[in-house]
Amino acid sequence: MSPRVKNAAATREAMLASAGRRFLQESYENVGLRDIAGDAGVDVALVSRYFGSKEGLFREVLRGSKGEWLDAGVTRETLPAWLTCLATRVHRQEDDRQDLERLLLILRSASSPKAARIVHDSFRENVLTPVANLIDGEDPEMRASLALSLLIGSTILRTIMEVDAFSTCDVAPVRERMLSLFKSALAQAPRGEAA
Amino acid sequence: MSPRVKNAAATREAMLASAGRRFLQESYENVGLRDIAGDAGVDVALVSRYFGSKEGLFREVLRGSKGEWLDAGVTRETLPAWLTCLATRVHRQEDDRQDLERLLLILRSASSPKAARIVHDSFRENVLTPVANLIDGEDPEMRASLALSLLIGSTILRTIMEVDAFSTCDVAPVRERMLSLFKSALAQAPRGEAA
DNA sequence: AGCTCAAGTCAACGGGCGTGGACATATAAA
DNA sequence: TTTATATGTCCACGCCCGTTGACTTGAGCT
Repeated sequence: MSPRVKNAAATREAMLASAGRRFLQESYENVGLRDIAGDAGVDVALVSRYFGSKEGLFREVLRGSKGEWLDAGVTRETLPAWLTCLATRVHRQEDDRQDLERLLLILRSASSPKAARIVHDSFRENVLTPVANLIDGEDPEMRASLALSLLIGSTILRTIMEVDAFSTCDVAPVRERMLSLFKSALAQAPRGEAA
Repeated sequence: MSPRVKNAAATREAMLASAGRRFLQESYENVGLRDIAGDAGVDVALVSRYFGSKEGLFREVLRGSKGEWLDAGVTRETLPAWLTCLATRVHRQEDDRQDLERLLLILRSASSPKAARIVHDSFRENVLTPVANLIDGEDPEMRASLALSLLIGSTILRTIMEVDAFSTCDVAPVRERMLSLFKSALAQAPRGEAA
């Protein structure tokens, strides 16, 4: 019945897009190739043809928005504010920015055996290392991990655990506390009181 | 072939135990009832018989170690140190204490649709609310969420993402920074400098 | 126009899953 | 010893999954 127009590149993009949307809302295991193909208006078999396997498709999705993290002119000084912005943003499926989507994509499938290696690598390469490279001083990876722990935790709490104790009260004080926490997490001195 | 001795209570406990072990290492979706039953040396069908369904079994596992969180004489004053201890403990599958196991159990299956509601409820009831009740002042749930974000994030980073930047350098400074972060996350004043 | 090959569809496979009903057996009562 | 019931096993069903190979059809070239 009415086979779609034949455009390999467009079809590939469509599948990549629908896959991204699906993987953003459910974990690797819980997304079926038939769902993805259905969203793209394409047959399932094309996944194997274009991406080799489900893992290949997932890997490609993660590589897709590569390098968009931290590239938007974030400096060592604006990093805490930027992290605070990410951690406290209200995200209704629509107005998400790429940065949050990327992180959520990674977190959603973090504990899926088949996707584990891909997720780990993508996290190190696209999230942890960029942040660690941005800050300087000693133990940059440790301080980056500290700050990212807070970001990851709050993201999980709000989106996955559906606990939004941050939205029930005023946003301003929450943002203030967050900012303070990120600053001291990233600071060099143990009890740093930056800015 | 050689049917096991008949002891309903013991069998139930055995299944509960092996289920707990499995769910601790893989997410809800990735653990099969046949694995659990196999570990317990029992047939799969007994899961349905004793727990009704896989969801029922999972729910029972989460209810199992109920109330062990925070009950070990943790007070408002010792809370930050306790959280620091949890967040920086080296956990080799063996020496895990119940508290960490419980949290990890929840986090592992956090993004499994079938287990979502169970996980959310268990988290609120057994983790968030106890902490919020322990601290006092205004917006206790918000401050508890802040601190738990850090704990959750660091736990995920270390166990699921397999990023242990905390272990590569000296433990002491990490613990010091953690303690400081937990304190100011739980403090009443935005820039609290407790103790 | 006719030809050709990429692009897309279709049907089926092998496998794992959770679940339920029919059957076997050890234990405890009579 | 016989009987009854809780306890455990076996088997198969139905479903969904990722993957594959054979087939069909569109687009582009000559």
